[in-house]
Amino acid sequence: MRALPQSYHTSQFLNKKSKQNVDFCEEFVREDGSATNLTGVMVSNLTLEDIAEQAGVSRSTVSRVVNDLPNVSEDVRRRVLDVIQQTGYHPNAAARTLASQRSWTLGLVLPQSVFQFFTDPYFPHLTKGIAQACNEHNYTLALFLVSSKEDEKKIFTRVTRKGLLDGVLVQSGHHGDQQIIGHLMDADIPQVVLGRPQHFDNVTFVDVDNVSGAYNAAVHLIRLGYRRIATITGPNLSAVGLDRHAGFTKALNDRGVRLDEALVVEGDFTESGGYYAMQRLLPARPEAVFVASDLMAIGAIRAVREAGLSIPSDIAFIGFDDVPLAATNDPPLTTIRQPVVQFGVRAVELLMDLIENGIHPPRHVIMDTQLIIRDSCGAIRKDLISG
Amino acid sequence: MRALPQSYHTSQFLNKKSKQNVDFCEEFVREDGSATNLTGVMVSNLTLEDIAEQAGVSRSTVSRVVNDLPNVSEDVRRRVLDVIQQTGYHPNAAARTLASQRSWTLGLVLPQSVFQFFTDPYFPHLTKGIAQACNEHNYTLALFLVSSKEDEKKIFTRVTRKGLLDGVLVQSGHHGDQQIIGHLMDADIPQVVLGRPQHFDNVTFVDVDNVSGAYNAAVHLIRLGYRRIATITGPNLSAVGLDRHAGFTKALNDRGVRLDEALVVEGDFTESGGYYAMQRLLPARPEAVFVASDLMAIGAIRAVREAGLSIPSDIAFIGFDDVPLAATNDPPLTTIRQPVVQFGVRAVELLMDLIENGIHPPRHVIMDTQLIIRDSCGAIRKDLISG
DNA sequence: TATGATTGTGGGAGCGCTCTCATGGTTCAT
DNA sequence: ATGAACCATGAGAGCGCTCCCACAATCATA
Repeated sequence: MRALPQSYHTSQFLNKKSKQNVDFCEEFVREDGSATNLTGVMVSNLTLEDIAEQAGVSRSTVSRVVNDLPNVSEDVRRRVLDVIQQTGYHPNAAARTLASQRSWTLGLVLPQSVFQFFTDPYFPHLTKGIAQACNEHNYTLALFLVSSKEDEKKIFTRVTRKGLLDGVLVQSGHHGDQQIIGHLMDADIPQVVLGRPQHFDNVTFVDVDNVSGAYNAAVHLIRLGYRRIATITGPNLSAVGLDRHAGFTKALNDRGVRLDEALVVEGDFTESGGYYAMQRLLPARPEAVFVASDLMAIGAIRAVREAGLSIPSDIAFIGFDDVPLAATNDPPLTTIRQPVVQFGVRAVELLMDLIENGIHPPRHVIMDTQLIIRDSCGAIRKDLISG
Repeated sequence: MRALPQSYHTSQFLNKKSKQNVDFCEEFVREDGSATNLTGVMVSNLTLEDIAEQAGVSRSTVSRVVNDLPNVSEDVRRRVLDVIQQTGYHPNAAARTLASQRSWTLGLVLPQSVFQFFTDPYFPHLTKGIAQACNEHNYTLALFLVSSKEDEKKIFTRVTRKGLLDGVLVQSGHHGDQQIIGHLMDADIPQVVLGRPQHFDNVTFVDVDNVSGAYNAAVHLIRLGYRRIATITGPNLSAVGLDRHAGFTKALNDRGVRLDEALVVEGDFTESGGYYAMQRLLPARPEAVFVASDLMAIGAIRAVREAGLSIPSDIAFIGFDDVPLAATNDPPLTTIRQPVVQFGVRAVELLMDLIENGIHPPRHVIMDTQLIIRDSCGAIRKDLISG
């Protein structure tokens, strides 16, 4: 067995710095410009000026080299670069931000209504896409997860503060959860909303075409011959929930399929939400269910199994999102794929454009979804029968 | 059906700002101090000085009010506060950071080896805990997801830059993925490592007791009477993987249970990794399997089901993490619970202490795990038999 | 050779705060 | 009455950059 470090046990706590300690730790500056400050933290206080002096040039020239600007002769550039290398100089981000009025930092705000289902694979996935896009363009990403009403206040003031963020991505959440958008407009901070916002149309947003996605899902079920088609919707307070519900309803209307009100149940985008919604749905004996998220679909399937029924032979399912779990679920889940990563990338690009080129009439970008046919809808069985 | 906004279709793209546009947008300053700059973005350029003037006091006094410092008379404080309210003044974060040498921002770095399984519910969960702790202490959280080697370089320079972060949380990743820790030490930036780092013992870290957690899991299986006990480990390149493997091995040794090498397979912490690992394990006919993560356990169970066997009667399972899915899995997963949120909170607290009180000998905090008994281990069945 | 454009370099004025120190007024024990 | 201590306030010097402008040196053009 691999040896563990000696200190491999809890609570090796040490002295908080005592008064005496502070008295003892006088400021002490070394020749190389580094210093030990009063708190005892070593700081390499190198500035542009220090580098300039050591390279025998001016501050301005060093700045040009650091920022890779033209009008610096090759040998000077090389000399400065050498000094920077040797000293391990890093330009100070705050000073740069203050002088240039650009922080190269974007904020991502997830409202309280999203906090609870942040563990839905959709969000980490989205975050990945956004983070990747930020890296590509040399932006830093600041994450604001609103976990409570108190958080919200703090976060609002932090986000609207000048000099911290160049722009903000706001996840559209529930109905009552969108003041942040207004706050940002008041503070004139560039923003892009992720998902259609409900109370603002004068703001740029990116969304997937939830209506047509749901529409296609429902049509798919109708084509497969199902007639008693149910849906577990997202929260009626959210735009996503409403749009997917709308698309579903429209498909049934367009195809002349009767929509029984008992076949519509509201979920909350959680696994257990899907489970309980399905339990309420079971007495109505649906043949097929369109569930507004994969995670809820997984919960719903659990409920069906518990009732001793099987999928898709007794009840067919189609989800929404195409999270990684959908493919490996038992049975593999037919679903509507969202271009999650592309979605994040597009949002970041729009935001960057807003930052660089200033205000323009708000843009609304809607991205397409894709029907992914797997086993849970019974398409394969039906194919065998009809083909 | 709910009416959709008129603009509800794809690609309403608008003019990139033309040359003409730029010429037209001359600088224009209003009386209230706000201005429309060349890029057309409205900026409320209010400064401390502006507020001071309007309130008839000095910059210093306004600063005291804003920062809630003592030595300001009540009526002056009120007057300043009024002006701030009316004007919607927000102090500039960059200026404050530059002057005070504190950014009130923490970084969270997830190395490349973690990027791929960032969608494992463990990480969003951890992120939530960290974000919450940051909010509580009025810190902003910057997220650095390393998605490629090129990203890594960019992120390293960004993270080690002074004036952006007061401190950094680094997720311990694979063996070859820990240079960032060294970089941060070189740059003298306070850091706390999440999980035991492999190449540094002079750094503060928080970890869960993976060894004893795995030990307890294995002991549980032994107590239930299983003897052919297999394990799907985490990557041998990671400390978590090694520690959980170590604890497992130790338990078997301590209890005199023979460990067949054919019963040890390396996984990669993904669902499909668990699936393939289990397929390799099946021919060795294990009675029970300890899987180093819940997500892998879910994959492994899928493989067992596909082979026509059932859980726990044919093969018993125990996972690690206790992600939300574990409880709702079919069958519900017996697992080792990590105090994820508490873990994040503790890490943030340690980091804050490091920032405020300066360097001290590194601390190593190890948190306890908890065995959560559900159905997949067969404990219930065994109880019926033996009880 | 005179003239202007172009390039490399340095100087200086901020960016909007914090923080130390000076100042004058008040309170209170001696 | 005297000075020590304590407040409330303001002035000023940075924090470490960027960016504009001045200037000299070089180059192309007439």
